[in-house]
Amino acid sequence: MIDKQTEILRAALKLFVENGFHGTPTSLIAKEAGVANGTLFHYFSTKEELIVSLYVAIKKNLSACMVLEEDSFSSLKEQMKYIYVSALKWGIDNTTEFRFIQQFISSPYLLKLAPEEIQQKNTRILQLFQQGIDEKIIKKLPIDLINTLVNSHLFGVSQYVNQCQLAASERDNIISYSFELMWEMIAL
Amino acid sequence: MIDKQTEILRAALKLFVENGFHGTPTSLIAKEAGVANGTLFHYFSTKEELIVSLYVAIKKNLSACMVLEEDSFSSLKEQMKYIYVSALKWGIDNTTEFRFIQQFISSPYLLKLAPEEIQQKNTRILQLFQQGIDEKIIKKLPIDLINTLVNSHLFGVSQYVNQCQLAASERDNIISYSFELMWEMIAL
DNA sequence: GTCTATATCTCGATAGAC
DNA sequence: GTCTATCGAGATATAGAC
Repeated sequence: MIDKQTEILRAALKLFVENGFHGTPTSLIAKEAGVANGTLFHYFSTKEELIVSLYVAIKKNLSACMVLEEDSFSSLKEQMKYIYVSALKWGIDNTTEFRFIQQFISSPYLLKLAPEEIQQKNTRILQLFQQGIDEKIIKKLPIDLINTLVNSHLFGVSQYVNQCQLAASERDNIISYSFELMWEMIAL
Repeated sequence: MIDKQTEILRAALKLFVENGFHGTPTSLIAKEAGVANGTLFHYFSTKEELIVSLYVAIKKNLSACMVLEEDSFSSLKEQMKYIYVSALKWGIDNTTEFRFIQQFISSPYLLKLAPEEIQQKNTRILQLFQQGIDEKIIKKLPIDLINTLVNSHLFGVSQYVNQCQLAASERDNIISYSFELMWEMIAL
């Protein structure tokens, strides 16, 4: 065990996804993490703080995977595909984290986050949408709508792929093809 | 008050969406419903049964809105649009129910449902997808994938419209237009 | 069927030794 | 920082009168 705090977060993630926030007492989290009950409250002053911290940590992790290399000379579509595929692969390779996010954002804990935390940090993708509209590549729609549609799309595909347990090659096919489906939806 | 059982369900829906399953004690539900604590447990033997019953009731309600009149001579696309629009309007006019469904299916309570309950009753829409594929109107993809994509799409649009608080005419525009977006995605 | 009253239990959080 | 021990609050569910 490298770090008890990390270990607590790991245990909490696993148990919350299995049993929900309600169904997971802090005592069980401590046990699963291999630490004492009191130790948990040394790192997180309340259960709620633990839940919210976990969300922030996971979201940070996801954002890190969606960074585009600067000075990229590829086309707008290729840039978007890169980000899309990164996000999708993350959702597929991190099923538990993915399910946690889903659970969290559908719960009232979402409102405990500072509004600035909720708002999309990753404005790079929003910039790309705007650029696409300006260059008449993407349909002229409200940016927020496009963003919502693309996010839902990603959610749907992740869910489908996670359910199906496909082989790696088949999986990559779907990922790639699903981008084209999404693209046909938003492209002019 | 017509029916205490209905009143309990109504109160539970409101409070669960506001405070989550965890944050809503049965005592509060009883109070909000205007009945005694014991009465709640007369109708629902456990809190969990109440939660699951509420989901089933709401799902039934939604399904009822998605029925297509028989003997419809309209085209496949028009039939699908009718169902799509009905579902979307339901999600927009019943924000609370919509949020409850979202919360429920992201929670571990989903697993408490009998598998047959989870599975899509409304196979009419699945039949339409299959028919569309056979007639080479819709892309040849796994039915489950199409279904997942359309569902996510509906979710996304509902969420967007609910957030934006649009005027009625604007709202209808988006509903109609979003169908076309979805159609471009799945149509050949 | 509906109520009041309450039993029983578990959980979140704290206190204090080490 | 980490542990053990425990308090007090509040939860679900029941018992029993009406």
